[in-house]
Amino acid sequence: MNSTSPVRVRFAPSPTGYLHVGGARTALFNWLYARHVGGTLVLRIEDTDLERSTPEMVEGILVGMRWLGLNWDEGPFYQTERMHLYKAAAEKLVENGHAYYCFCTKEELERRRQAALAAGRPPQYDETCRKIGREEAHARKQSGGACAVRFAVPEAGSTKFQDAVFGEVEFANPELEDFVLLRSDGVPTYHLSVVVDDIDMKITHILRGADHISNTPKQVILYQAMGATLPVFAHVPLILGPDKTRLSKRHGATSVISYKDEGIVPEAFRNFLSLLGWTPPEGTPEKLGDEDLIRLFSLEGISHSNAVFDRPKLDWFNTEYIRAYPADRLLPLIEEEWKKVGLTPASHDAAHLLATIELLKPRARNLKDFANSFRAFFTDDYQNDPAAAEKFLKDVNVRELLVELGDRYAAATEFTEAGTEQILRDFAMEKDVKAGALINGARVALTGQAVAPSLFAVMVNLGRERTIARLRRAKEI
RNA sequence: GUCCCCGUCGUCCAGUGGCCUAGGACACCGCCCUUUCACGGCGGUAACACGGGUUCGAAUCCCGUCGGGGACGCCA
Repeated sequence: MNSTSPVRVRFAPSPTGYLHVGGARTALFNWLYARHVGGTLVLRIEDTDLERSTPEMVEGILVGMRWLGLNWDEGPFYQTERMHLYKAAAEKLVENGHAYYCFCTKEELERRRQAALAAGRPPQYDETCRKIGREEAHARKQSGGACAVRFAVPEAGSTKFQDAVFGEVEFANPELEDFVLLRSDGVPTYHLSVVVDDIDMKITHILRGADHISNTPKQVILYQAMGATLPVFAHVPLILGPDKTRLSKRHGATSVISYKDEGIVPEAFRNFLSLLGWTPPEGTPEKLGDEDLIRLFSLEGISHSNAVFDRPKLDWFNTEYIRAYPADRLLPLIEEEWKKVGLTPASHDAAHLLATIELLKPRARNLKDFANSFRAFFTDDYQNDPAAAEKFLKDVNVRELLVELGDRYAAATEFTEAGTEQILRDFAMEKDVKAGALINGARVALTGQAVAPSLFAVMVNLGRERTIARLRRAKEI
């Protein structure tokens, strides 16, 4: 898909934290929209918070986006490398009379804010410096007075904008305070830098979290003061934790990479995330691959209310995707899991490995299963699950019979699913025990688990040698 | 406190005045399949926040109440 559409969107994270679920969803929606309309996705790093931004966080965000498969067309651009643009814009605004120098100190401001709060007044800037005359302000600045630049918000009237998801939103101007454009150290604040950059980068659509909705009027008046045309705003409802409060570290606001670490497949995560705040047209199934998502995505489908992050549903998507993935696509992901737990597969025969994965994947819920509960399929270095042994191997008689069964297999002429089953059933008949008891016991003896694929498929997969060896060891379990 | 947004099953949504005795998905509970566990099949529990209007008719429109969320920084 080439960039034939004039649509330009951006993802503009602040590297003061990891790429968390909310940020990832915003990135995903921007990506989906850009790809849907054949537009351009710009990546911009909003690192104007010099104290809290770090290169590690930038890297973390990029890693997260790559894991999610969200590629961008331009950038990453760093705001700290574009300081001159913001400074120039601020000066121009002062010249125009849209902004003024503010000499109030941080401490003073904080004191007044507390006083206002205590008196039950809105904690807004009291506009002390707005009253200073132009000449005086310049003189004070000239003589070395540290000052910030504030925007002079119109005293009356209101500011409204059309939001692509919420419709018309209006704020009374007196509700808006004279916000800071440039700090006294010359570094721009968020409001200035986003607007300057969005104008400069010709952004046509701004899709971002609904927590920005009350910032929007300030930015709208900035656009107007700069004589630029407004982009389309589309505010996306927020993602909440299970307790319906804002997603916190406790329930998922950690880095999206933690989901990779937990064995979630990126496509499952993407599908799950896309449905948090967006719905495809009626009648479409919920399991949607990238192509479907891109084809179906629209601003109209974005919902108005906040969504709760529902982990069980993510897990469901994960099993769906693992089951649908071909084994060769799963193998590299599984190898990463093996590495994490120090598992070296006994066999390096690729065909056998793939066949084993194929056998196992219908009952995998997570990539980690291949390194944990399915461990016995890949290595002889595994532990028996005590609960499984307790359940199916408690009976000494069964354990002894399993050893004997091992001998039968050693003597057998062929080793196929049908053959192994026949031998076991004949053996059970001969010993007058239920075949089920031997089957269940053998499963534990062979896999260390109470849960596994069909026993005879397991035997064939393990091979005659291993099957016999593990059966003969049944007595010691 | 002020402003903004939102309010359908436990969760994500469908629903834009009659098709709704409200539909789907996840979760949950039964039953079937079965050597275990999944899968699959069948069935079930479960919601229009409340109160007023408007209308022949309201989940859908209006008002209020309540509830939830967000924003009020020289953070983004």
